[in-house]
Amino acid sequence: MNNSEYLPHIAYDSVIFGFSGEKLKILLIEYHNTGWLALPGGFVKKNEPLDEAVIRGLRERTGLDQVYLEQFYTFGSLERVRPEIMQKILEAQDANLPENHWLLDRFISVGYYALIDYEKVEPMPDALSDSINWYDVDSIPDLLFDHNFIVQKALEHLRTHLDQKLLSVNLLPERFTMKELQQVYEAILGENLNRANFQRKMLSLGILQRHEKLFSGGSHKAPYLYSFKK
Amino acid sequence: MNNSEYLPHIAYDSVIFGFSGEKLKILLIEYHNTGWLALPGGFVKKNEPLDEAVIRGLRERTGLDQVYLEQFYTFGSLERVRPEIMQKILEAQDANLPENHWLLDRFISVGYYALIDYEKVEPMPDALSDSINWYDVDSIPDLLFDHNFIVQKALEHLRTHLDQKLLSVNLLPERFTMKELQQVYEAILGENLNRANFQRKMLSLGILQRHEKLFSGGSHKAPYLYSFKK
DNA sequence: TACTATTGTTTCAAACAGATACAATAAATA
DNA sequence: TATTTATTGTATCTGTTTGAAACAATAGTA
Repeated sequence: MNNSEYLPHIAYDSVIFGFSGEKLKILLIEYHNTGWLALPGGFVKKNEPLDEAVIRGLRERTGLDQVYLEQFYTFGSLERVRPEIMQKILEAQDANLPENHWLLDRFISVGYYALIDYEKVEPMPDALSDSINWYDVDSIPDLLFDHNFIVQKALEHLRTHLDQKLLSVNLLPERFTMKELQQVYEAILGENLNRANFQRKMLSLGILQRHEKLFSGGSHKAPYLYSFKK
Repeated sequence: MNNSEYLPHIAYDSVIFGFSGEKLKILLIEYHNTGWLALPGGFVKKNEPLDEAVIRGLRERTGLDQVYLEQFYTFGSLERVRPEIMQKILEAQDANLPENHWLLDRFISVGYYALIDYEKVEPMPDALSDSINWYDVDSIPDLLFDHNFIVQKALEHLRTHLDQKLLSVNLLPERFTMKELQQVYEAILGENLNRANFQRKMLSLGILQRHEKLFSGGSHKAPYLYSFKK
């Protein structure tokens, strides 16, 4: 990580959503030797499109390439500037990182969220962080800087755009049952939905392709599998 | 305008909407001696919140202080980097500006839109521009850089958030008729609305305060004046 | 007093949404 | 094989919202 390689004062933070089958989760990193949690983020190379930088960071952390990405807000307040915290993070690093005082500068950060298939991912920590793990969105711990606020903004955006954009596509495998689809909606919205009405609404949208039934072995009627029409 | 005073590589562009009583309009500036049109924009001081910078720019250009401002997207592609155009703009300037090659750098720009009362404003050009004028949103000429795209994105955002946020407040005088309110909606949405249904919907929201009638002299029933409840 | 243009309200039907009930069915069990 | 259970798919009933049109009120003009 070299000062001259990146645009100064500009960063991005990614809220990476995944669906465990039951709960909506996000990825958080933990900085070396501090126990401090934060959103995975990164910087933009001088000759790199902003979107590209975020995709690159996502690929490095998740190995995924084709993910749904949405920019939702840019954070530029002065309260988010906390050089003393960044200083401590750098101090807690091993010595193998160059002394980057440019990290102590003020940064304006562009917020993105990604929706990925939880199952397909083996999250990987980066040079600055010990670990990267999934956390339930309904019990996010205290995060560094303004990252709790950023998560909240991402969730709001996701919720209000849930219907318009068929975002659930990206959180489920290719084929899924109506129940699984409903669980995605419930996890994102944070509320329970009426099963019959949900099914009626989804079918009336005309976006679902019905496939064969899924026999799970349970002693009850087998659900159909669906996919999103291409 | 001094290099060291501002954050490098970071700019903002403002789409300033006004309502003429009939049409939705935006403010565009024309650069000295070029005839080139662009959105009014600016830069962020090193110790200034991003929002504050935009408010400052708006105050300088419109004299208005309390305006509705909304951040809608951040533009960070490489296509928007056009140093040769910026070079020509600077060349067309009078010599009283210092040679700012920092303006030729790549900029990531945060898009904001403002909603202001068209009547209350006497737009003022800045140091770089000859003039600043209103243009109908449904016939925006070719603009510099990616500014046509930025306007389009602003309009989309405005349209999709029109209902949720009572944005029309900011485009009308304190008191207005139901017809004027409907005209704001129609100008923003770009479509005609049914009068009776519009009135029913607005009244049912419970956000309007009804005042005295407005006698305009026309030979017909006089409309009530309304204001938004505080 | 009739006429005109515009505004406020009502009405009717169609579409939609919430809640519940009913029907179908895959497997376990008696 | 018949019965039971859990779950899924669909239908029904109700109340609400929405679109289109009609009706009623009224400020000025002829």
